[in-house]
Amino acid sequence: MPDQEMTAKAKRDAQAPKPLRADAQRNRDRLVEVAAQAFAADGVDASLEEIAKRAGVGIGTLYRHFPTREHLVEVVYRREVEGLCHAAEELAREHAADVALELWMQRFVDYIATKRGLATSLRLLLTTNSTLFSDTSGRVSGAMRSLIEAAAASGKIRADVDASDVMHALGGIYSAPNTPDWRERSGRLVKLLMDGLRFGARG
Amino acid sequence: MPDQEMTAKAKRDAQAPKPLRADAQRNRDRLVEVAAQAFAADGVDASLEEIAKRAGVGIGTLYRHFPTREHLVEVVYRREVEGLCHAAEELAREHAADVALELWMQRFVDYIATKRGLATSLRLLLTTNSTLFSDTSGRVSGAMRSLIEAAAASGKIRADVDASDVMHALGGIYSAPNTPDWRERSGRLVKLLMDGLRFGARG
DNA sequence: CACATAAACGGAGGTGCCTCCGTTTATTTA
DNA sequence: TAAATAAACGGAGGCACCTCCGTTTATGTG
Repeated sequence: MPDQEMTAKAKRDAQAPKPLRADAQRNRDRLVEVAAQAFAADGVDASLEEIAKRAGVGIGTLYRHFPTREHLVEVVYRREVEGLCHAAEELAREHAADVALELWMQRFVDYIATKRGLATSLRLLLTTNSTLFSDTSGRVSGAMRSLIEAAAASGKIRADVDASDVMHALGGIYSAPNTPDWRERSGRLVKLLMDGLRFGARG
Repeated sequence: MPDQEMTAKAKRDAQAPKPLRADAQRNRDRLVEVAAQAFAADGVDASLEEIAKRAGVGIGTLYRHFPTREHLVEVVYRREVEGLCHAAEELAREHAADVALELWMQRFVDYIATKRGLATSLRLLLTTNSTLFSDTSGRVSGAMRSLIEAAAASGKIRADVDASDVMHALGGIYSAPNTPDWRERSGRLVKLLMDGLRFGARG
């Protein structure tokens, strides 16, 4: 067995378990996409068969990729977090620092909504997969931190607050039960908070 | 409406929600009994339809009494705890204090085994029903405490230990994974512990 | 390009879940 | 004891889960 070949294979095995076949990758992505919509619309108990059907694959394919419902939930949730963090970078690039922060916080509200929706299933995951929570909450608060620091540095918002203060202020969003007007209330909370942050800013 | 009647009904409503009809009570008891066996034998995922069948009732009856699997699990678990505590009293009555303690600890091993078996489902319950854990662990440690105090008072075991020391010593039982010889190991642990407790006793 | 083959697909089928409602029965009242 | 009725029963039916395996397909090789 040639050395080069051996090394390449060994490296693959070590970290990236599988270079998925093209069609498999397509189907997998499709499934996650559809599942995200389904969970958002119908809650975590959305029918897996329905998800498979809407993704245009057989139920067997779904189960091969995600052996349990929780696996699928986890992937969807991580994707949500990924999207949220990515949005932070994008908004920062395309808007003034304070606007970026505000838009991002609005999106954060959506994220919380998802999180609430998935909560029951996540609770199970959290007992099993204890890195999930620390991973994601670290990433999210990191994203927020950089938006706030940028906004403060640019003088668009006051400089005497820090990310954890703002996170704390957003805490109110968690606590509100699922009233139908929850989204609007949260939107107003974000605006209010932004007013406070802008008040007395340098620029 | 006569006063007496009113009072009787009010009292009932206040604490004992339902004086179950005789047949209903019988069926309910039967179900719990069978479920306990089934969970012990097949784990928490035992088929509910099978349980209903073995209890000689329709599946509808099972669901009327226990709207979710977790309800049933909880009742079975509480019954387990009840049995364990009751055994403590009985053993104390029928054996010398040190023997009672030893026999009870052997039975405690069985209880832990059940608890492990039900663990997955219990975890869900514990997030919902937060009194469950405090209720039961209080009752169990109370039972142990009285056995130990009685044994110490009678001079059958040394007096310089207390219940929480022993509980701590038994902690090892929790940690062992589900190896096939877990039961024997735990049995030996109990014996060993008893030897230690008897050593240097007064009587 | 044709072939080999490992990888992925998909859905039939068997099982369990749970609701719904017509039937049966324990208990109360006269 | 007989009739009235509230309570409980039970299982058919419909839906979702998940496994298993015969079929299809992407990809590497000559």
